[in-house]
Amino acid sequence: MRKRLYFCTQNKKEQKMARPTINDIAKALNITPSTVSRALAGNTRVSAATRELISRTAAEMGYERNLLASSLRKGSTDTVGMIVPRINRQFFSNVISGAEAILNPAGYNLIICQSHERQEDEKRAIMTLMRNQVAGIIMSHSLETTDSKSLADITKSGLALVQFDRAFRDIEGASVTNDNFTGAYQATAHLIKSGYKRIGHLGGDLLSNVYTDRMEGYKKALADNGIEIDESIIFNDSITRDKGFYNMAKALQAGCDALYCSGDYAALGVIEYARHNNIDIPNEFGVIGTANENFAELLTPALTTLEQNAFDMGNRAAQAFLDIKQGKSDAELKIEIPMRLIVRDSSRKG
Amino acid sequence: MRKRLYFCTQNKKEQKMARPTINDIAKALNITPSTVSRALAGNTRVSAATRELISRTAAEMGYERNLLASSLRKGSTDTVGMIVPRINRQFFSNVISGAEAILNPAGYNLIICQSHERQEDEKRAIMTLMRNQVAGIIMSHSLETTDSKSLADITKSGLALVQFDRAFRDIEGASVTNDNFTGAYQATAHLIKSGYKRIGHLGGDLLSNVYTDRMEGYKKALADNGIEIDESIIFNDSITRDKGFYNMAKALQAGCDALYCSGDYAALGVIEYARHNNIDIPNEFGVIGTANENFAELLTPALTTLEQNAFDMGNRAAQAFLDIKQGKSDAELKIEIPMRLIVRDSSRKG
DNA sequence: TTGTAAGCGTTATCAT
DNA sequence: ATGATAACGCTTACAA
Repeated sequence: MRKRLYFCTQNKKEQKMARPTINDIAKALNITPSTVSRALAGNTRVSAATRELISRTAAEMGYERNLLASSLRKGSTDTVGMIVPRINRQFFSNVISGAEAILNPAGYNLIICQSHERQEDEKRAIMTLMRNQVAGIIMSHSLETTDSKSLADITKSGLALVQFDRAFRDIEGASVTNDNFTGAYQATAHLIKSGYKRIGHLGGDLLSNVYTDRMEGYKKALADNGIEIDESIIFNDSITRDKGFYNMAKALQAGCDALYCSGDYAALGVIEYARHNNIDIPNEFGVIGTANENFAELLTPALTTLEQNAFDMGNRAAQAFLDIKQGKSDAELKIEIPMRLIVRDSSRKG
Repeated sequence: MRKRLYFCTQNKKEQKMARPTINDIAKALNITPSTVSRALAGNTRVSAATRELISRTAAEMGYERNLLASSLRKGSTDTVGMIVPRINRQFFSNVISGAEAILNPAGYNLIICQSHERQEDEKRAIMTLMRNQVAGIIMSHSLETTDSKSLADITKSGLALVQFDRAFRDIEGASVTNDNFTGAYQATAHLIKSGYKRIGHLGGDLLSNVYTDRMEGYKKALADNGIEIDESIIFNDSITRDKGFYNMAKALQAGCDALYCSGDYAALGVIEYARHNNIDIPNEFGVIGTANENFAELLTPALTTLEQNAFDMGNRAAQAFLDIKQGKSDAELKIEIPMRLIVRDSSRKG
């Protein structure tokens, strides 16, 4: 009593009261902490009356359960870690939103880390998450990450792992990817049908499943239409705006009249090069991107592109995590989402 | 010994060993947990030899400190909570990156929540973060949040609070905002100098400091140039693309020949309306946005806009958090960042 | 229905 | 320089 009084008459700085614990509630009501704990957990083995009393007092005292203590004791947290290359890309931030939309209602919350496309940062992120005892990790690996070793450590230590978009195939655990092969196939086939004759490809780093699959889809579409594959008009580079601009010049030199690009930023570079050189898109030259970034429809001409299903992918990745927790086997959890071709002006030949 | 052997010869499912603790390390080396703890903490009062031995053994055993236990004991975490309305807006995700760039090197990591512009979600996020015992909260409140009550709870419970962009002025703690008043002033003055005669304003919700300040800046620029303020051409609405389109029609009816918009999406709507109605921007009509979204420079015509300093704002918000931890007084931590007008085609009159 | 007591993995305060 | 011990706030057998 004395102590409490003292405590409440401190000067302004100390007036911020320490957070009340279940012990404080117990003392205030002359019961034991265990009863309080049970009541607050909604346990049935507490009389309705005391349960009501306890939760009222808890609210009055401004009690908030200390998740640190709770999780330590229970040996598990309700936190899921998410690692993305960059948070400021539409695609990744929408995947995050999609995952959150499933996980929050399920009682989990998300801690998000960026790898900045660097393996070093990615490793650090994994360690951080593991130290924070997350219940699982949902991630898309950095482009710098070429071996799956650090990902293997995750499952080895018993954590649920869900890979999305970029996924190592030799890793146990769930994965949710786009059907990049079929998407690229459709895009390329569309260019062929539109009447373009010499169709090149701006691809990304071939160490990633995403870009190899798209290149394969591109090649298959050509092959199925009896067009010979010409490696000299396949440009595997980073798919930035600058590189798009740069490689468009080379594609023109090589006689291309269309490009399927593995990213909208590269396609943007292509369009800008064409604009600077008075090349008419789509009449003289056709271009298709990938991702449906928010600017794609705003360009002149509007960019034909492949929808990357970001929000849906987040949904499914989160659901896969929940499924793992339910004990579903990994084998059932290799998910592929179809991509949708959004036809706009940049590929509509005269 | 027997137990351990048993443990290591389980079948595949159970082979995932429980994480080693400092007790395991201590047992393995025949020393006490306290020494291990001290050594791993880099405490000097452990002989260099044992310290070396311990850290090697820890690495070998794959030890990772349990942050739950550590934080519980220490009474504080190295986690900072961040609440943003939406993660998939360039502005907010760049603020997050900016904050991360300061906090990670300082040994903190971030847990990010979205309010989806809803007060309900925001309250839940605050509770979640407090339950997770974060060291502080960096946030920009939702548009739905009109009273500062739940924010006051944060500081009241002793947590460091940094508001950014949207900030209640009556709240103790730090804040980092743009100088919206001066920014809007500059934008409007630029339109006047460019020769536009009847300049309207598409503003946002006046319950937010951001939009009131911009409107005031707009008004002051008119007043300083001897132009009468006409409330009938000030449209305070949500600053979406659709509303921009819609209000552009009204602005034209009211005889406007230019608009300063409190957001790039609204300005986009304006441009689209003009395009549909064959109105020549910038010759017949001038438009300026706010935020410098990534599409702004890509539009035709390219959009003049105000740079919102997202990354820098994140940097400063994080630094303000660290300053609070260092005991700096709140009074020094009310920061305003100047906005820069980026002049592009949409405001360059013939 | 409620109380007792042990323990989750650390760290801090004593000793030695 | 190292060890013994208590405590952080919570949950959960087990007992009553």
